[in-house]
Amino acid sequence: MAQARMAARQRGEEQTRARILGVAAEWFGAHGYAATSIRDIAREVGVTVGAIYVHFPSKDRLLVAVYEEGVRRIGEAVDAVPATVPPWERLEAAARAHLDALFDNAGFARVIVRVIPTDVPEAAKDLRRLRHGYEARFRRLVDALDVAPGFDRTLLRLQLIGALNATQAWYKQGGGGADTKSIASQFVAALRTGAASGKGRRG
Amino acid sequence: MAQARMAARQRGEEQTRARILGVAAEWFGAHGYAATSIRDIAREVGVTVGAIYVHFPSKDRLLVAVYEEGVRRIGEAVDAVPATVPPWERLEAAARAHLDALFDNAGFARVIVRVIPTDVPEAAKDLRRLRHGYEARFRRLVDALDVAPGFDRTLLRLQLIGALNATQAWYKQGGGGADTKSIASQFVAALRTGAASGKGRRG
DNA sequence: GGTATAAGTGAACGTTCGTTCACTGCACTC
DNA sequence: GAGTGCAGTGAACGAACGTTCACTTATACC
Repeated sequence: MAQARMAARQRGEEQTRARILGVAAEWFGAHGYAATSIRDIAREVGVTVGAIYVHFPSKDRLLVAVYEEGVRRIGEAVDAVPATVPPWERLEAAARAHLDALFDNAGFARVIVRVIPTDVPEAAKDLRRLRHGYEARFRRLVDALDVAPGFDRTLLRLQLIGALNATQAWYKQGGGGADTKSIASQFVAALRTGAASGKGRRG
Repeated sequence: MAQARMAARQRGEEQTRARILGVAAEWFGAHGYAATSIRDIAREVGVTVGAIYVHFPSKDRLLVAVYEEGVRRIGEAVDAVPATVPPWERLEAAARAHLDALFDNAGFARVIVRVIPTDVPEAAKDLRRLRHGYEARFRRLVDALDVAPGFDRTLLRLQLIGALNATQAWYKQGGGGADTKSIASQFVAALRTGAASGKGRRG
């Protein structure tokens, strides 16, 4: 009985903390770090500003917590791709998982793309470390590819991740445009075999 | 004589206005719109905050003016590519011009990548119009390409621009890494003929 | 020389920012 | 049932924000 109440209470606590984290992710991802105030978050969660500081010591630590959760989620999605799939197909599946994480309604992944580490000097070191941990997954995926001589794998990786992250600026969910599957498919196909027709293949 | 003084005075005026514009471009591009204050700009220009408002009616109008100048500069750089060059080579040259504009010391072009129109509702309409005007150049460049059936030209354009703009997050000038020429070259080459070696070209 | 014009000053305005803190309410222990 | 511990409150803190305005200064015009 005592344990049950304790558990219920802890659940309640965690719910508030999780809700703060979720709202913070939405706002940091949609409007950026500087443009989001602690009061914006508190208002949307339905608590007072003081309640935020019960769970997080400062605004920048809240950001780090959001970043951490974002990296965890998007990393989980990319890791779910079976290792048995051939390299280029695996990269395509990872690209699609990355896109889907970027556009799920939670918005945790968006923060990683939107908030640049140097924007928040007090948290820059942590943010860089978290980013690096995630990008290592794509590094491994790209290392497994058969790449023609003359192509730099690092540039190839940055080209793909850059294009994927930039979708955030124009992609509209549910609109008449392409879905994440076809975007990932074409992006990887272009990098793999090229988009030029026979005439344009040699310059 | 009167005309000479008039000219000198106007030159002085324009110098202050131009300096405000330049510093604003640096700060908006490096730290974002919300994280840059009018006082930051005034301090670096060496004038008081009131002086800013002599030349620009509000912070968001200052942003629009910076955006306008940024679009003008990067557009000029891309337009300088000779029309006689074959389509894929022209795209590569434009990509390099885009990168160079992004990394010149002025930082006007950086603002266009960094500040998303929706971030500043009062200026969103103007910013979108200016962006659209610039992107139309790349649309024309991509329309001129020989593209294999099954590839969406719009996605192809967004993939290239996205990857180019994302370089801002990692590219370090003068470092040991690739220069803008080789980045543009590989990005376009990958999209044109693919990066896969013989083994990986068919899935 | 007197007057108009416009750049730039410096101080102030009301608001919002991140953060703090004494306090309340409630679930738990002994 | 007194005492402990912690989530959450509500008001306040000083600082910084965008913006305004009466004013000074310097030049151009008559």
